[in-house]
Amino acid sequence: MTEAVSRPTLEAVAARAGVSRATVSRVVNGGDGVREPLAERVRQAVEELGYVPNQAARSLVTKRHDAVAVVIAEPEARVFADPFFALQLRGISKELTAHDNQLVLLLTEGRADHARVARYLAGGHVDGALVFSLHLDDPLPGLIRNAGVPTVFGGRPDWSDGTPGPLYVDSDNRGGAREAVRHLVDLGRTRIAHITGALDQTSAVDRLDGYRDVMGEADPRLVVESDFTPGGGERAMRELLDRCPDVDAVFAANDLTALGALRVLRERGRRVPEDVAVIGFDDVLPVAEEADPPLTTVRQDIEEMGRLMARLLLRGLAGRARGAAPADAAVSSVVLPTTLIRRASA
Amino acid sequence: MTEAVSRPTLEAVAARAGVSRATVSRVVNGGDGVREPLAERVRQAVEELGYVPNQAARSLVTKRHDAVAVVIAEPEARVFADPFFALQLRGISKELTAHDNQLVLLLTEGRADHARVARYLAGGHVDGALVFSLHLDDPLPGLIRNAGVPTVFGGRPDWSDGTPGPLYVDSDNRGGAREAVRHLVDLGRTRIAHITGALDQTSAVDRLDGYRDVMGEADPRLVVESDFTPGGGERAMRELLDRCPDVDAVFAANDLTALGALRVLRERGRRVPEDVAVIGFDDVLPVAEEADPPLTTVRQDIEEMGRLMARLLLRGLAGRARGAAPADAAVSSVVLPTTLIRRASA
DNA sequence: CTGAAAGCGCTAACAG
DNA sequence: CTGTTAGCGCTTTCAG
Repeated sequence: MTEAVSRPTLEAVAARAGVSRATVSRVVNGGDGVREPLAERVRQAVEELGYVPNQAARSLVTKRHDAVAVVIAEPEARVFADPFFALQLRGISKELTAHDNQLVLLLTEGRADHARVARYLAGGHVDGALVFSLHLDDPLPGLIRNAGVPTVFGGRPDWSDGTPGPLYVDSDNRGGAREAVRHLVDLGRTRIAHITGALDQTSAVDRLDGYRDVMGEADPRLVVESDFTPGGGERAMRELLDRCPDVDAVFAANDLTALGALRVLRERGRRVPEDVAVIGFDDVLPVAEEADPPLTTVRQDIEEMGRLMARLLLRGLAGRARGAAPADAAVSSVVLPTTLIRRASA
Repeated sequence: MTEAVSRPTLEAVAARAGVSRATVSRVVNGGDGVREPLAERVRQAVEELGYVPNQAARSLVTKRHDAVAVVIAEPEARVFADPFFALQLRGISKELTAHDNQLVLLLTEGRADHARVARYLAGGHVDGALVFSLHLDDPLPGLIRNAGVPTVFGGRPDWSDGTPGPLYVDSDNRGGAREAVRHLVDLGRTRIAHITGALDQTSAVDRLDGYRDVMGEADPRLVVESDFTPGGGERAMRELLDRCPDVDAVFAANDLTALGALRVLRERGRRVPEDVAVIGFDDVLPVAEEADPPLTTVRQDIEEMGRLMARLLLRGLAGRARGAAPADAAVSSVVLPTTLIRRASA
């Protein structure tokens, strides 16, 4: 625990440079309107004194914080079971950093924390929020909307009431699912099953829709509901094999689910991909790559999603600062494309 | 992007309650020294107006921020390849939240970001920092020390110069490694190899030391250097099998490495654990659990590490606030115990 | 183009 | 116990 030293103030810099505080302030904030001989003197003084502006003082007058909250609601162990979260944060962090914004992380462990988060957001500590809304029935998005903070969601939120659509960034879950299933069809498979994700998340619903887009109503016994976990994948696969022993392909809602399915398939002596082809979703490493056999899967660019969320928010904030209409035409939700990654399992 | 509304100030609350700003301030900050009839009136006014203190204004005068920076240097893909990071953050977040502190996340992508982080820390935006120092030659810890911010490290930093030891929280890497290797010995194995982690990280060095503690100098060919990745594990395992075909056990520096080793073993037709027993380190899920066979491994309590780091820092800050000596006796580094988790691979 | 002056919202002596 | 009074360090009109 080192000793804290008091930092030099604007005043000190001004004194050293022989100018007024106002001039130093101008130079520090971009330096327009200060002529060259002076500006340079000021920069020098700043350098020599190691001056760093006091953000609190600045915020007090500007009412801006150059800080964005990232809210992650994660009752789900899932959020921590794959590196989603980390990649997303990395993308967000890069974009925020590039625009000199700080990232304030708000993790919630259930309802008890919701009030705290809402209060914090409403308290005007940050300029905006990036929110990951995992569940359809999650009250958090509503609370946040009430807090009146500019917000961008990660993953399409289920905003069932008639309010104007919130801003969000999502992967093309439906399109990706279609591509996966089509690939299985192209492989000549005819009994193609789907193990769904937790259907209280839009991503799971969208992937199921994508499956149905190409399979039509097919045999309903080929669809079994699960929960995005390896254990869930195992249970679902067992059920599937019991119900439809003739299944020859499985599109799993994510890689972890596929992992569980692979295990059951192996245990029941079905060869992959010869007897049953398997496709996952996410391309989470090292899971997909190290699976046996390595998993064919639908990749989404997680980091890019994070980056875009931040970009959208920042752009919106800038627009609003310039007095643009709240629903600025320059910002709108984004759906990112997915890519089918072919490995050995299908 | 909803509209921002200007929040009520202390002044407004004071007016409504018919008292002075000072009184409101007292009530809001714990309420000592305000008699009951008044205090209640103030609380009421706060409630009715939905008053939330302006943190910037408060910081400006108190010079405290109730915010802690978490610095994660991650040139390593590794940091994102396993959920370490997420669990650690969760532990930190829980502890910080319990003490009404905010978590400011600083991710770095290499040298270029170091200056930025140092500047931010030196700028006095946060009360302290939690730093994950991954590499022995990392200049970041030094920079941070210069910034003069109270800091706790995650993982024992390699502070080779003679400075008084920094505060840190770490797992008992050496003890855990010893336990793993002893287990292999107890299994009757005699040709026990070690695939190391990246030896520029103290955790890798400590695990190697633990291995040596029980194996003595053994056959040096049984130790092969690697890098904590599955690919590295594969290469190392191949080399090992070529050098010492009689190897009958492998202690891998982490689970990902073990995964690579398992793959090569399978490919070369060695049965696990019959021919070669394998132990990993970390117990990262789902990797360890879903491996084939499920991995026996040394578990460390990652989340607890995070929690402890935060606790140590906060305690130190509180101590210093009360005017305690910088190196308060109440805070000192902590090394957490590990547990051997037995599954099928050894 | 530059300086002087007026606060931003809050806490912390200091009186009363 | 409560109110008055100074600022914390910075930006921002407004004059010059």
